[in-house]
Amino acid sequence: MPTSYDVARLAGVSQATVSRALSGGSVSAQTRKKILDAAKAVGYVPNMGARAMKTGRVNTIGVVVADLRNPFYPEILDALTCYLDAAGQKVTLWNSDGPGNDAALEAINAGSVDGVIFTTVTEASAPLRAALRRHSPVVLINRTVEGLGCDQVSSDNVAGGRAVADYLLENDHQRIAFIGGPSTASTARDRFLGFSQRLADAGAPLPSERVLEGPFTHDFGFSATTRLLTADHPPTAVFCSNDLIAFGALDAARAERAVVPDDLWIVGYDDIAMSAWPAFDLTTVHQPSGTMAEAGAQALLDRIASPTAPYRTLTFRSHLVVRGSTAGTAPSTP
Amino acid sequence: MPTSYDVARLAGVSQATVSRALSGGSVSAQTRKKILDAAKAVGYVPNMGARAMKTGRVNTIGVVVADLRNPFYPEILDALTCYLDAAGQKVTLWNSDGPGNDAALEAINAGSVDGVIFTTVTEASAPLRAALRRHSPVVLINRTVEGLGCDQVSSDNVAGGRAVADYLLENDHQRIAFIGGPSTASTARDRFLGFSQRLADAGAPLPSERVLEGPFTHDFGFSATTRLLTADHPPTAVFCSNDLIAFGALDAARAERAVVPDDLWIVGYDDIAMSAWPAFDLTTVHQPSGTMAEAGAQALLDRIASPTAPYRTLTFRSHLVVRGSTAGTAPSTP
DNA sequence: CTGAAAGCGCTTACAG
DNA sequence: CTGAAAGCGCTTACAG
Repeated sequence: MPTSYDVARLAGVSQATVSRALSGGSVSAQTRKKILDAAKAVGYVPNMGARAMKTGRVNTIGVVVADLRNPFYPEILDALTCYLDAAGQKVTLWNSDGPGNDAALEAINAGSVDGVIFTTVTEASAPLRAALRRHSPVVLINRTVEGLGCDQVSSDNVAGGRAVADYLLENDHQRIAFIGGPSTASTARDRFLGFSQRLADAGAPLPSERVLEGPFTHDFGFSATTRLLTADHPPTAVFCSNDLIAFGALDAARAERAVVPDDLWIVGYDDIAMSAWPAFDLTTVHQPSGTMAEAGAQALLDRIASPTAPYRTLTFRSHLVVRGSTAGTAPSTP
Repeated sequence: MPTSYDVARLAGVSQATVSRALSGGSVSAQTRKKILDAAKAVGYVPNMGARAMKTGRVNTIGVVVADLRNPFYPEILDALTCYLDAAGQKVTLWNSDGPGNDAALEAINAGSVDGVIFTTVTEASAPLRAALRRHSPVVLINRTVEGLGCDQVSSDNVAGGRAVADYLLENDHQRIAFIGGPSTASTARDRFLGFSQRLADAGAPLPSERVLEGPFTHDFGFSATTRLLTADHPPTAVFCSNDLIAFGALDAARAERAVVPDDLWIVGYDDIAMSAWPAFDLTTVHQPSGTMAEAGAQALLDRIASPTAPYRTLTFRSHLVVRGSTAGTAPSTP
């Protein structure tokens, strides 16, 4: 690869002037032209590693996702890469549950990335706490950790769960079930919390045999719903804590010859694009995943610029989207 | 961030010895221990940018994807990140149709990545050709470019299309349609090629009004199928050049009250995980996406190690998976 | 506006 | 086995 010295020689100037011309320093118009021509002629591109050593910035953001097979994450990742790309940042991707998180944190120390966005944090690991103590730029999107000293972006999962409870109550459901993701995920916990509390407040608490917890997958939605429908008093409505589980529930209902929504109402969470497909036509809680991703990306860029600024918690509003997997009118208190 | 000098001071050795101890050079056991202890004490992690300047390697691979909303790509990306992670490589992601490709190529010149994997190439851009002339490490996965001088990994899309034609012919379909992705994609072209040639060979060429081309989306599958079903002589079978289009076709068939498979057979391509869900139960052509991704990743690592080795073309076998969206027996020549 | 020089944090021959 | 020194390719005060 050609270096700035090669360009300097060809343009008949010093290497320092080449650097200035290419990184926006003050250079005379004709010198700049000579340099740009020479750079193009030799195919020069500044070496980012060398630049980073001086500037201390690599213009690269780390993103940690788990479970790309849940379409919710590709949607987040899509928004994230587009936004960061437009901001002139590269994106380094880690795909992992658990320990891979720490690799991303270490990459901050190694100067491979300027900061990290976590989309699926489950708890504050020791390395994460250490990184925050050091004011390493870290942002949590989607899942959050209560009281953790860093910027966090999510939607109001408690209110979302509550809205579903209100909706089912207003439509006179008596036997209601909940199929939830793992309680290690704050999203699953919060949705359950809002949902179950509102039901309890209304004097119709969820019996434990109608609360099933498992992974955020179609498989689990299918098996859990099959179990519910083949029990003695099958529910008339089930709230699934994400859309993937709800799709599994829909498939299970069909397999058990339960008509949706006549025999069983099914509600999901996330409103991923597929939910609107006729094959599912799923009533679900919409959260603004793209907006959340962008807000998180911007929060990280801000954090990198001001490592010791007070940290912020952004909570976006969510709302119920009523479709064919339920038959009721929309809730009166939206 | 602490540097190797900080560690050296604490351990009472020279900076050079620290570097040796941490990058596998020969150091006495007790010196190594002192150094590792000191490194841990100050939280030292070698700076990757500085290391890269000496070694010329950043241990980072660029991956270019487009259309993360097609679950096929997250499946590829998942396999890719897991494989490269295990190989000690970071992954830099570009998400773009078209021009973003060139950013990835430039990143090779800038020393930000050691090589690039393209998953959705449509043609050989001038920068791509220039990069290959320079022996920049580049691998094409999934979509290919005929005759391009680089490693390419795909599955046999022509044979896949042919297998679908055989299957439909053996089950006596007379009116057959094809809904294809954009002809800029080699996959769409090859699947159509194998399919249409085999039909023509059998004396039943596809009439042009039953060949529809558009994007690889559910929307397009839906609208195209609606058009086909509301025409004068609706087809009895439709081959969609990916699963997403086929899902749209299934939804359209239901909307038009055409029973699948009694009135209409639908066949997809890719065999993404969702195809097996009861909601779709789609007959489709399986391609080993995970294996292809791993082969492509390894090919790139090999290429980086040997930039001027002869380039290789890997073509994996595909096979028809018969499910409920068709009713026939599996083809006699698998 | 331009150039000479220092330094970012490593690795790696080269001596000892 | 260990240390002194050079150099990877930039950016950026500091002079002029």
